[in-house]
Amino acid sequence: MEQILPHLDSVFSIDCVLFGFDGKELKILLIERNEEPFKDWWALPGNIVGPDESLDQSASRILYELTGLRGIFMEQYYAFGDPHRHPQGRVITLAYYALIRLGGDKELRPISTYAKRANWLPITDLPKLAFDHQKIYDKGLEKIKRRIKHQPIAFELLPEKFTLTQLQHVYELVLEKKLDKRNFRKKIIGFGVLKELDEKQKGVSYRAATLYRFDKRKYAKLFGKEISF
Amino acid sequence: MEQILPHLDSVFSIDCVLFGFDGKELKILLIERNEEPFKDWWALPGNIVGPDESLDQSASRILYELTGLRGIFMEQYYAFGDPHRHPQGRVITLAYYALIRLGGDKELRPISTYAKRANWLPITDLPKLAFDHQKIYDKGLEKIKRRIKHQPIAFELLPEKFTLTQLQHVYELVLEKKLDKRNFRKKIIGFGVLKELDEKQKGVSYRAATLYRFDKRKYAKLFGKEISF
DNA sequence: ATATAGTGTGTATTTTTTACACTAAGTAAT
DNA sequence: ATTACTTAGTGTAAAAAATACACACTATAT
Repeated sequence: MEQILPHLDSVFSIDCVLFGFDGKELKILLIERNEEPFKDWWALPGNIVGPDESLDQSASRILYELTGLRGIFMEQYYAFGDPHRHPQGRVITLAYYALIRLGGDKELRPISTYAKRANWLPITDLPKLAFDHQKIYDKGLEKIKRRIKHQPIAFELLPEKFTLTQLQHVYELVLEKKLDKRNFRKKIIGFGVLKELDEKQKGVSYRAATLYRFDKRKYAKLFGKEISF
Repeated sequence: MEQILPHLDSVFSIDCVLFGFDGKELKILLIERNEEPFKDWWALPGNIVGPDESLDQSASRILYELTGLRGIFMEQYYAFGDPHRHPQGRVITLAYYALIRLGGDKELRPISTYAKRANWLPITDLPKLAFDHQKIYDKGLEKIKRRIKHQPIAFELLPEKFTLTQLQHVYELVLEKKLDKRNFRKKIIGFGVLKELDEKQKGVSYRAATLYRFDKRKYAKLFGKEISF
């Protein structure tokens, strides 16, 4: 980082914390940088906002370029603009988080053109991050912890059909605490946004659980109203 | 707005919704624009972020230039970046809200150099706003409604010493609903962030109410924990 | 002294949250 | 077919929190 780098006069970028859930762990997608500064460091995926893109569009594009996915739930959560956060000049960045179901049908293989490689890494064991990305990540995790308590976003991390145990598992991972099974079910069913299906889980070597689907119409009614975990 | 205006290539600005409370009403500070575009329209105060300013610093500066106040509680809440939100070019703006006690000792006379005039206008009767400022304001109000429910920020709108009735009044105005006096007191005192003073309200033509002060130390402990109204 | 206007207080009821443990169902191995 | 194993699925009692509700007190103004 001692070498001479071009100076960026003033740039506006977006950085994304892509949370993925594979049924077991919460992971985020990180890229290994191929350029100075912070060459060989892991970093959050991000890019400069294009002249004709809205902010949400830009975030979606970054996600698409990296994962090939569209239509993913994303939300901006904080702008980071310390004058010295980027060694090459003034870069103000807006952070987004996304919630992604991993490993359903096809393996989600990140395609990255602008980095050495990209990997889904479990949040319990993250490497040191470039720039102020640790701070950005921390704030992102904090954000989804709050959000999941008050709005039904946990579904975004699950396949279309899921069991109540899987759903509970997501809550436990994000909130970092154990929940009581009976109370959890009482509460989540009480919200009335789940539709019980006539279908059972398959391929498990024990009693198969009932599958549920998330009911978008009821969800729309609930949205805005405060729920609480 | 049909005249030829200089084109802004790409600008990053901050706009502020300054909420003020004068003991009776919630108001916001608006400026009347003196320049195209939107000449003579009312707008939220805002400015371009300087090259060596952090975002918070920039917001504080805008507030200071307009009101002469420092040390006011401000928080960023949303970035607006529609490519066409500004007719002269790409202007991405980060919105802040601030909470200000009005009309205590001295009248708060806004000083505005870059506008025809500035005024505190009651939120119940706002004029049409320039650009997408109505949207920015709406989202700001929504934000403080949520915030006041979960974190003790209502104090920021009140003088240092205040009565419980005044505090309740703030909650009622922001949440736009009536609250029960006894239950309100039970709850707010239960949080343990208020210190009862040996002092009474003055200058009222009825039984004077006990004054309270906000206890910063206890507040610090509570902060982060979720409270709920 | 009287009228006025807001202060300050307690309890019973309902609702919500929490804590807690066993049987049922399906699979796998023998 | 029996058994062992693993997770699914269910109810109730106790505690805590939220709500609904009304009147006596006190300072001031006339």
